Amino acid sequence: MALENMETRLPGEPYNGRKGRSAIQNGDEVVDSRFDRRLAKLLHHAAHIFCEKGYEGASMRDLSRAAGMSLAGLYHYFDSKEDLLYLIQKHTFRTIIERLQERLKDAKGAEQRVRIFIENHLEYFLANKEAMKVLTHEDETLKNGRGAEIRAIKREYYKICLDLLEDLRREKGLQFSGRLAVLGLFGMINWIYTWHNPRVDLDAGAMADEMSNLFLCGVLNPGKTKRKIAKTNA
Amino acid sequence: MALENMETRLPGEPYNGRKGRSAIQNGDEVVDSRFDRRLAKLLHHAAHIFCEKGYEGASMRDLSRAAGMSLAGLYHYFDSKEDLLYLIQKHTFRTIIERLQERLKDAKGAEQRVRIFIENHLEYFLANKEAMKVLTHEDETLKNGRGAEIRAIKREYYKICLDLLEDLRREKGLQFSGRLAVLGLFGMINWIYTWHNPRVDLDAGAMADEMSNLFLCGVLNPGKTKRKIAKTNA
DNA sequence: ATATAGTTCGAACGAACGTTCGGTAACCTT
DNA sequence: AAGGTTACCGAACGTTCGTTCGAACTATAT
Repeated sequence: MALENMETRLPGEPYNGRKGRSAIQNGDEVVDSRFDRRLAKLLHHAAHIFCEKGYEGASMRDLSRAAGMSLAGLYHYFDSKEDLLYLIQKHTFRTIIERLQERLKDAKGAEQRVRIFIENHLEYFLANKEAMKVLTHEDETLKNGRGAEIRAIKREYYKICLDLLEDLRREKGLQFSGRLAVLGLFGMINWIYTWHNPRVDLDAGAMADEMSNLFLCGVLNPGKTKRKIAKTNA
Repeated sequence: MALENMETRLPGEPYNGRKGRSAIQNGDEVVDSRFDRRLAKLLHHAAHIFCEKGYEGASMRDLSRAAGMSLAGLYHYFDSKEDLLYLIQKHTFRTIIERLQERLKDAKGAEQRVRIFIENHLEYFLANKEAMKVLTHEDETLKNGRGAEIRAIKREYYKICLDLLEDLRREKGLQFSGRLAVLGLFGMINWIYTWHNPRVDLDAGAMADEMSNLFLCGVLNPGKTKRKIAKTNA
């Protein structure tokens, strides 16, 4: 509860606080430097390794092998292994929220908005399975400052979903526990990383439809959907 | 795919294949020896540690501290850290399936049987949160023989649930994907370990009711329940 | 060409890891 | 009381871990 471990990096500090000149303001446009592009690739490799072996089970030597870079060289791009996980989680979470808000802008009707939430989540989820697994599977790994920051983003995302569901409840005059509904829904869609197989399962759009119907109507009143045609594969 | 790593212990071998004399056949009754009782306590402590720090993050020294036993002494009761995880997962899984089959014996009606599945899972889940978190969170950790055995039990459990749901579908003439329904349901109820707080959330019975209604009826047609009165706490 | 900043590396550090070994104490049977 | 099995421990083994340090290489700007 009291001051446990001081962080060497301020929690608000962006990707490249210390070294390399990162995103340079160039006129009106933000341009990625060499440093940023290399870091992004490292984060991608790291997500792959963390996904495969878990954060604790993965070693920096595994990453150096996967990235084709020396062990010491890695530390030019981040402060520590913990920082690496933090960067992956933060970027992933921020991106999914950003895309969601973009899509929600021009959407009317509470049910439609809930469906958009689910579709956005699943689409990003299935397109970035490794990073999303790291985000959900390692969600208690980070401690102190970095952990608190990620947990705050998570609460923000939770709150967005809760508000959507309570709008739906109000609009249709329903009765259900918002908390239970949100967490039940999150369970359904976050659990997917444990079983989804692109060769046998549906694609993101179709899966979003099915999950939405299951969540909204249950199994006893299936498929009252007026949705686009979903392509089935394999 | 080929012979990767030979296991020192045969996969079928029970708890105490090598050392100590375990469960002695005594007349008609099976009696736990000192060895078995001590091992059970160690498994409990280990589940606590694995739950808290994750399998890879937890050290045998952590366990020896928690169990009040020397590091070397632990190895009198199991072969390795991996074996320890295997024993926890196997015992937890076997117990939950055993209880389920007991309860399903005298249950009629497909819907009622699905509700029993959910209630059994949640009840055991919330009464053994730590072991169940280890079971679900570390479900890809074990490799080779031990991993294959646990995965086989998992498939068995999956199959039971799938059959229940397909009975329901047949009985009520519904249309839904069995696979998606099972995995959606598992997602809902397994995800609970990430958020359930006994001080603010419902108890197992009430939660099972809510989850059953959510799964069966969705949020749009809530609570068509003819269930026993659920006690609400705090 | 020279200076400066940005990148990369080999080698090594101390700490922590899972496991083993030989021995000692406790227990049970006779 | 003796003998044999079971339970437990201190100390150490060899390995791997995350991280650091100083030097070397490369690109850019003057």
